[in-house]
Amino acid sequence: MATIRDVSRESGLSIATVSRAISNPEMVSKHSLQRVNEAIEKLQYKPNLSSQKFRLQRTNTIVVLVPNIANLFFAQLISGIEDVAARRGYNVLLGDTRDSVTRESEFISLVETRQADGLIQLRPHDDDAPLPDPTIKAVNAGGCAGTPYHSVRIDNIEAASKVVKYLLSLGHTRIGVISGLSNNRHSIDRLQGYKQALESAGIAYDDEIIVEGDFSLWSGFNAVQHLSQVANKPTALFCMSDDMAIGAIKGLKEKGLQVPEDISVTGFDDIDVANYYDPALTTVRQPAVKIGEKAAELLLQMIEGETPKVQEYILPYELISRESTSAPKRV
Amino acid sequence: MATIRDVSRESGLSIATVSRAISNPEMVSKHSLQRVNEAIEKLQYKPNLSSQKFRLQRTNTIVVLVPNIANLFFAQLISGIEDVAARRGYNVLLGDTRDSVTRESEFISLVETRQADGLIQLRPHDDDAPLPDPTIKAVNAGGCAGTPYHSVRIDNIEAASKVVKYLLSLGHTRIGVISGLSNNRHSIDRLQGYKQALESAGIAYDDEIIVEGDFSLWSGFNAVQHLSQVANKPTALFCMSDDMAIGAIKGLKEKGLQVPEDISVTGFDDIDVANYYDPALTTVRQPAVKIGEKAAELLLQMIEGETPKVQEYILPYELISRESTSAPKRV
DNA sequence: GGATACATCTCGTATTGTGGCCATTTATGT
DNA sequence: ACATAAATGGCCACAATACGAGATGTATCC
Repeated sequence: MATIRDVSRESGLSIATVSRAISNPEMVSKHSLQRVNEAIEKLQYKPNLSSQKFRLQRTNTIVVLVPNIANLFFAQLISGIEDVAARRGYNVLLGDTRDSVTRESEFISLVETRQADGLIQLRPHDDDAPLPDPTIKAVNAGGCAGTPYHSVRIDNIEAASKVVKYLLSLGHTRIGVISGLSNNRHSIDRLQGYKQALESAGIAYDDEIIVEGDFSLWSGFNAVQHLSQVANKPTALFCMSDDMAIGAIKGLKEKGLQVPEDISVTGFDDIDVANYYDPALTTVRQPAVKIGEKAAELLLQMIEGETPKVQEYILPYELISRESTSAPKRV
Repeated sequence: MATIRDVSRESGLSIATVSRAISNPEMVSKHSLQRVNEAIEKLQYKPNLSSQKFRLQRTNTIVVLVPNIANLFFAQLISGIEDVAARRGYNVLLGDTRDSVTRESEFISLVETRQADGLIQLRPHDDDAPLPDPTIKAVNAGGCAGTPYHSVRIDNIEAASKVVKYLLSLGHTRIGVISGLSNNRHSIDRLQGYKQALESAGIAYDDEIIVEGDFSLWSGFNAVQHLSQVANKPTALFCMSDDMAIGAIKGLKEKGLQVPEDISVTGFDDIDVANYYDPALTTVRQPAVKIGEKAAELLLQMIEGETPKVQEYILPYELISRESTSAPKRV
């Protein structure tokens, strides 16, 4: 493989000139530039950027820690991150952590060992998990309140509260929940929003109709099996992800219940398929791509030496009312 | 940031010994090892792997070119790739190409500039597009027949043919198609399978009931608007992706048609939601994760100097019959 | 006991490809 | 001819590893 030395020899110019011809062509005479280009062409020379990075102590790479890539919400976040990163000349190194702390710290060490300039964490912050070293440039995207470093997100508590208030406004008074894993901050925050909404309506909280899922289709489907054994059944279901809402509706249909006629169901995230499901999901639209973009911009700012004034960026969400909700049946 | 030099000074040992203490501790006396470890601890030293990569001319990174990350099928492929790569100590650099040739060649240049050891292409090979330089280690995953480099995939022609034959066996004789973009090899191969199946049943091909989509939910929805204007309407619909099948079913339902009673619909890929849609989709299951795993194994083999004997790995697919298909209505 | 052989441990130096610094040479304009 | 600007080249640094050589310690033999 040709090196800059070979180009130098071939063109009869010094290494320094060749280097300049590549990175700062305006500092080199037209004549030399042409000679260099000819030599590069002839030798099929490609600068070794691995060496360049090392020399300049910059990697132009950011790491994105994804709990599970096969989740459309994350995929959209990544899409936003990728877009901004690419435009600014950065590469995105993907870290599919599978919710494993070990794998996560392996990826964090990529930044520590200077193979990457910073990282974006897509998992909500968890006090138990290893906090990225404060010297590491990190941004949390799509997480929750209380993240002890820079973050871009929506107000989960308020959004959850808004969905539940919407169900209340339709006339529902017994509203079940399919939550995410109970130690996940998303679950905690959204459950808090749920409780707030109930409280403001003077309805007592009943954990009998709160079922724990894991954000997946299957867990939503499974959750309704539990709920169907409850004596006083809910007339509406607040699901903490669209996937679980879809799984739940499927399960309800198999039990012969109609959505929304017999029971209303709401989702969370507004992934693409939410609008194409039957019934189309009432859900909270998270501006996933925008969150990703903003997080990437923030991180690149930090990498380039600026200190963002604001630590927490709260982006607007939107309640999308579609077909999966209606007033409860008269008893 | 501490370097090996600082550790050397702190421990009173040479740089060489420190280096060995880290990478080959068994070659160093216990006493020295301890001194080195103490110094590392004290200085919070982390080896600069960027330098290491440069020195060893190995990056331990592979690039994955994804046409669109927000597509579950690709996400699953990536998941398989990530898994194998991580186990073998490789990182995955994500290249979301958005079907842009420019962006794609930018990512290919990561390999050329030795920032990555090889690449996995998830887009079906296209003779017009820039073929990765033959010196570049590349594997195609989930592509089509006729890929001029190593590839791992299913037999698209046969799979499509099998789906259509299944529809024929149910009694359908007028089978519409919602294809992907017409210049996409997946579309071409699967359409060929479709034609083969028709031919073997002695049914004439009619391009009036072939509608071009782009694999997305929306395009499936949109396609049925076109099909509804055809005089002799199909009784079954072969869709080249699950997303399009879901979009199509949604569109059909809005037109007051029932699936499968009025019209059967099949998908392709078997993404998670296929089983949770209503009706659950009859579809072709591609072993996405396995394809990703095999592709990664193949690429790592090549990177590590071996030459795989076989150029094309054809993995088994599976026809999954669910609720979206049935015999046509008696006329 | 002393010499020799051998193993263990350690070190210095060269090497990797590139860009920055600074000095030097060449070109340009007055 | 001279001052100034533009273009160029030489050398070194970057952080790590590989290699071979040197130093030290231990066992074995006569």
